Formats: sequence, C-alpha cells, structure tokens
Amino acid sequence: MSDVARVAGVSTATVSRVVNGHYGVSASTVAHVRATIEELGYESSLVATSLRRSRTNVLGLVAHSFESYTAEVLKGVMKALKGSGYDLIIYVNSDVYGTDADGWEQRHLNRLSGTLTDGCILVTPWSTVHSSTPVVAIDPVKDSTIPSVTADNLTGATAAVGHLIGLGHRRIGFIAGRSSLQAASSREEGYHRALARAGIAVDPGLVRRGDFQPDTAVPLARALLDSPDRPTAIFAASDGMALKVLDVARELGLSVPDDLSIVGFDNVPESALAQPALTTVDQSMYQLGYEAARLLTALVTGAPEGAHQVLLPVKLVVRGSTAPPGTTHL
Amino acid sequence: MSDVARVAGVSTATVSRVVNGHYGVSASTVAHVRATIEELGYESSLVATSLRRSRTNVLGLVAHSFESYTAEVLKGVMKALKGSGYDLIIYVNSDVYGTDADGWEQRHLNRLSGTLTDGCILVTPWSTVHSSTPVVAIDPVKDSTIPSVTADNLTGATAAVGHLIGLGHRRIGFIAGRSSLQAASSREEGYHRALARAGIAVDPGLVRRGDFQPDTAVPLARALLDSPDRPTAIFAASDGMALKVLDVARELGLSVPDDLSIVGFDNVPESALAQPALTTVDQSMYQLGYEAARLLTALVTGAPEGAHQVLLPVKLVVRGSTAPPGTTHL
DNA sequence: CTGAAAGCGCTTACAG
DNA sequence: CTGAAAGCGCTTACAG
Repeated sequence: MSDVARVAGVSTATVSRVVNGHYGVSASTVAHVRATIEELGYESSLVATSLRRSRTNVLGLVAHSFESYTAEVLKGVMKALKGSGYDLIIYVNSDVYGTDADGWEQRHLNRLSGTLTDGCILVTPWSTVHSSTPVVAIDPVKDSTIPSVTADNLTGATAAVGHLIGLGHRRIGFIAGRSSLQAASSREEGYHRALARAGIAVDPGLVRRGDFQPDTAVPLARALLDSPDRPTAIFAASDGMALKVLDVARELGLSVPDDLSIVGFDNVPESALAQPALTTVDQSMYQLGYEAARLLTALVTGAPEGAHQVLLPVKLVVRGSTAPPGTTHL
Repeated sequence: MSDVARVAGVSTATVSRVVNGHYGVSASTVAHVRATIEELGYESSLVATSLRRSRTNVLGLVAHSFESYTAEVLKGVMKALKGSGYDLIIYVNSDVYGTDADGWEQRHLNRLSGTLTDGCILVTPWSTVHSSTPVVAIDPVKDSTIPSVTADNLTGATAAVGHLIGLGHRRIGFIAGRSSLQAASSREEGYHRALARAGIAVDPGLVRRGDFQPDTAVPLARALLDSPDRPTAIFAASDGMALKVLDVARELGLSVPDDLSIVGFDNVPESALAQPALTTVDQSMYQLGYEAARLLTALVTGAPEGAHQVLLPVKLVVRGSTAPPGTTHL
C-alpha cells in the first residue's frame, strides 16, 4: 500500500479510502489511485486489514480432520455462502498437539476469531467453547447451548435398529460413538428405544464404545464377533466405523449379510460403494453444512441471539448389508 | 497478550518470549507466565503474529469452487500435512467478483501470501500468477512453468477413446474442458491421437467446447445428440460434464449404453453411483493433493527451486455406461 | 478533499 | 534475564 501511495503521490490514508470506496475523495484522485493500484497489481492484505478492522466478511470453519463427512458438510456450507458476500476460511490443524488434546478447537477459534473471522462453524467439537464472535456447532457437545444444527439422531437410530428387528434379528450389537457428542448419545438412546419397543432386553455385552474414529471400531468389532455367542447384526454409530466392521467380518470369514447384518449412520459416499453396499441412516451432511452457514450468517449480521437449535430430518437407506438372520445368499 | 502481561506483572515482550519458547527467560518467570496463560485461556492471534513474522507455519489452498474434485484433493493434502507441523488454511471465495473475473486467484493469493501463509496450493487456476512465496498448481494453466502436479491426461484420454473404438464406435463426440488449462488440451490431444491411431478422421462437428463447469455441457450435449447424425458415443473431458450428458441422453429418450456410450474423466465418487455407473479415467485427485502438498512443503522449507513438474499415472475404469454401439440391453 | 498520527496484537533488535 | 520502543500493513478519528 505504501508503494501505491508513493507512486500515486498521495498518502496511504487516501489509498485506503479509495480501496474501501469511502466518501470524501475527489473523483480525479480516485481515478488516479485506481489506475496506480491496477498498474501495481496491489491487493490489500487480509491480515493487516483484519487486524485493524472489526469486520472482515470472512467466516471460519474449524474441523479436526478432513474425511468424507467434512467434505460433504463443506459443500453445503459453500452452497449457502455463494453470493452471500462472505468468504470462507477453513482452518485444519496438522495435529501438532494432537487433535485429542483438550481444547484444541478453543485454540483454533481464538487464533481465528481474534480478528480474522466474523464468526465460525465448528464441526463435531470435542468440548464447549467461548468466543467473542458468533459460533455455530454442527453436532454439538452434549448439553451445549450454543447455536447448532444436528440431525434427528434419535429417530434415525431408532429406525435403524427397528429395521434390524423387523428383519428378525434379536441379538444386535452396538458400537457407540464418542460419548461427549450429543449425536452419539442420541444414537445410543435410539438403540435402547428400539429394543425396548420390541421387548428385547439390552445385553450390556453387546454394547461397545468407540469414538467415531473408524479405526477405534476394529478391536471392538473383533471382540463382538470373535465369540461363540456373537450377535447376528451390528449397528455402528457411524459409517466409518460400520465399514470397519465390514472389514473385520470379512477377516473373520463371516459373510455379510448372510452371517451378519450391518447398519451404519451418516450415509457418506463410500457407503454406497462398499461390497455389499451399506445400509445406513442418511443424515444429509450437505444440509447440515448449509443450515449451519445460514444460521451463522444470520447471527453475524445481527439476528436476534438466543436458542438457535436446528434439527434436520434423517432417512433410513436400506442396501445390501442387511438381511434376515441366517439367510443364505442366492 | 497485554492482559496476560498485566496479570503476570511482566512486559508483553516477555510473554511473547515464553509463548514462542525463546531462550533467555528465567525458569520461574516462564512457569509463572505459563500459568497465567493457562488461567486466562490465552492464545496468540494468528493475524497479529503473521503480520509481524515472516514465517507462520501455515499453508494456503485457494480453490474457486468446492465440488467433489476439490474435496478429494483436500483429503490428499491433509494426509500429507498430518504431523508435518504445517496447518492449512483454505480460502474459498464467495463469488463477489464472480469466479470468472480475471485474476481472482491472484487476488486471493495476494491476500493470503502477504503474510498469512508460507506458501499456497492453487487448484485448477484460471491464469498465471506471481507470488513472493512458493506456489504449487494442481492442473496448471497451459504453458505455465510454476511447480505443479498433473495427471497423465494425454495417456488417460487416449485410453478412454481407445476403449470406445475397441467397442466398435466410430462416431465419437467430444466435449472439451476449459481451454486455458493444460489438462484440457492434453485430453483433447488424447482424443485426436486415439482417433488417428484407428485411422478415423476427426469430424469437427462432433467436437464441442465446455469449460469443466458441469452445466456448460448441457446445451453442448443437446446439440450433439439432438441430430439425426448423432454420435454413438461421447467422451466428456470431466465426470461432471459426462454426468450431465447422461441427464441429457435420458431427457432425449436415449438409453445408455444401448443407444449411447459415455466416458468421463476424473472418477469422482458420484460417477460410481450414477445409473448406469460411469466409465471414466481415474486420476487420483487424492494423490494430486498429496503430491502437491509434499512439493509445497519441500519448496517452503527451502528445497532447490527449479522445474518441479510432477506427473501422476491414471487408470481407465470401465463401468456400465459403455458398450458396443447398438447393443440391446438384456 | 487530504494528510499526520495513533493503534490493532504481536515480535525483535536494542539497551540495560 | 527483562523492558521500552519500533514496526508489520492497514484504517480511522482528528486536524487542516
């Protein structure tokens, strides 16, 4: 900017006014400075601008990994932001502290919301956060009160397990997700509810706790399946984990869905590609992202604060990984 | 930071030294300041730090849209950066100027590389750019000399069209991509090469120019197919466009692959899900992202500059959208 | 209509 | 070992 000012023979203050289209600059000066800017290919520094200003028209998104789930969410966010005047900065950490380190999202949030962004979307956070700018969580932490958007996990999980029961399964294993998340406990509650409705008692030996990280499901699935009294079906609280169950089943020589039915949750693109394709609960991650972005822009532009908890419908998608127990495949 | 300094009773200079682990601070002061930082939940502002420092350990990625292609690339980038000590900032514009506006990537690059990032990855740029920090392009502009990673588009396109010829097709339509991209012209060259090898003359009426944006393919496909002398197969330079061709064919009452074979390029996840599934050339977008991130970190840490053009292999994936011409489906 | 100056939150020579 | 001061690139009252 000082270059532009020098070449144009004006002060940086004037250049700044021209760049920002402020009133009170003579037309001829504006034209001259514009030409100089063009000539020098100058572009204001996002960093310096955001340090000085309160408003940046940039929204942030903080995620702790970049799997299919996040990718789908992002597509929805971008759709909502298209033409909104807001740019998006996505900050993904490279695991220096380890994503498990407590409060990493708070750290990232502080780094961004100091001045860079006008507000942030948090994807499946690990803990509660506080911020001076608006924050919207996708799949918030349990008992959190911040604005959020979530799928109707309870209904979805109930339907998933209900589907298995409808097929004739009675011994249904469950691999739970990271317990700090509201979504995880809702899915677990759905599991209980569906069994209760069918008058089936919960066998604690059939319930294992993962944390949504696909790999955590491997030993759990092995423990569940490598027993004489194994379940005839497993409901995993996420597709990532369900796909790992599929791997373990194959490794143990079990045929899916003949020897074991598997249901996941999410409906990530990979689920449709699996062999057999995974029966799952479709929570439109695209929609989650879209709604989160809408909510955030509303909050940033000063919509009335308060309870903003959006709940989105889900849909059971039946594919090849489920069948009545003991079926022989044709 | 001034809060921390005040509470801890030291200067901000000392706090800064503690935060950055610099030598020359007494152990007791370090401990005390650390405790205060902890207590106040302080985190240094990315913006202020990057404005002052030359090095930020943050890499940037600039993309003009966020479709499946970009999502796959990102997964690869993240994989490469995991544990590298670099964080990633993705900057996506919200179309204020319109992404078509010339030089938008240069603008974004300036905004980021001013001080925020140590280097940037550019995904399918529209024009050449210059930057004070290293830049790696994924699918660079034609005749560009900046470090880049590209798939072997020529071989892939040749194989795709060769596959159609092998099935017995002679009238093969082609929908080209955005001509400014090296990838687009290589794919077109592959089309010519395969036809030449089979001794088939290129019919200019069968070649149409899109720009990789899926929607641009719709009128082109319609023009190609809504004619008595229509081709028996179409090769589209991207899956996004190929899937639109599929839509148009359906709309015109043509059955795929009976009345029309279709081949795409990319192998985005959606291609496997289409009905029928799309035959395409798999350029591992994940791998493109991975290699780009590796190359960029190498450049940022001061690896020898020079020609860094990575070429990645591709693979033809045959699915249901191609068959011999005039086949009747069983 | 325009410029000199302060300050956003940091880091880093320079003194002490 | 620690602090006062300058400065990164901007914006914005405050003067003129």
